[in-house]
Amino acid sequence: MLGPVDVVAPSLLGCWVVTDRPEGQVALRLTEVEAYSGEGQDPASHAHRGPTPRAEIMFGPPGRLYVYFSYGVHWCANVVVGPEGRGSAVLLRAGDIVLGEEVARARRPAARVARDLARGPARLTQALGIGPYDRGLDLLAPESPVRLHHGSAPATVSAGPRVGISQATELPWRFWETGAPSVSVFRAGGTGRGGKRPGRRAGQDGAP
DNA sequence: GCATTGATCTTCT
DNA sequence: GAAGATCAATGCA
Repeated sequence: MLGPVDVVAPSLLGCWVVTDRPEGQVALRLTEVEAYSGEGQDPASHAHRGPTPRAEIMFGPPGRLYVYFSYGVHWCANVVVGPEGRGSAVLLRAGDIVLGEEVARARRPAARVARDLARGPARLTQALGIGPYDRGLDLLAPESPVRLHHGSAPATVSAGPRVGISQATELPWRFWETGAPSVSVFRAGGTGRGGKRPGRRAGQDGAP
């Protein structure tokens, strides 16, 4: 859990994220993550500007859960890594549901096949039932309702550019299990919609 | 299949 | 005021 974030991040692949809720237990095996450094060389990180009220969890002790609200609609989950004060974290991007699929399906009615249950950071968070009430939870504590467990490391790990950002896109800080179906939709930078989406900030001004 | 668009919070300019 | 670590519904081929 300690060390450079781009070294710790791929070591989380294959780990299990387990959530215990009244409606049931859900376990997920991580297949895709992204590293975000707080050390200043990473302008795409929320920690780049320092400990704002939103990102202050990132500067806390390692093993904590950083949850943030994205695009006014979605919640995304990160694991804080590195020592206190550094501000490095790993974004949980995708995984495979291994326990409690029925509970996850109930939370994600839009998912038509199992692969879609946790394909993408906001979907993963929703399938696990993680929300703002979980901010700052200790993922390493046995009594925590959201926990991180060691699992089987993937046979092969791939690395490539991060998705959905416009700065520091050259850093190969996205890591995924090679061949995992739950990450296939995220094509390595450039070929997909990631790189070429001009002026997508529409709406709003179209009032008659 | 693929491209477009709405939703609407946090932070910076 | 504008952009962002996004998703899902819609329209068209």
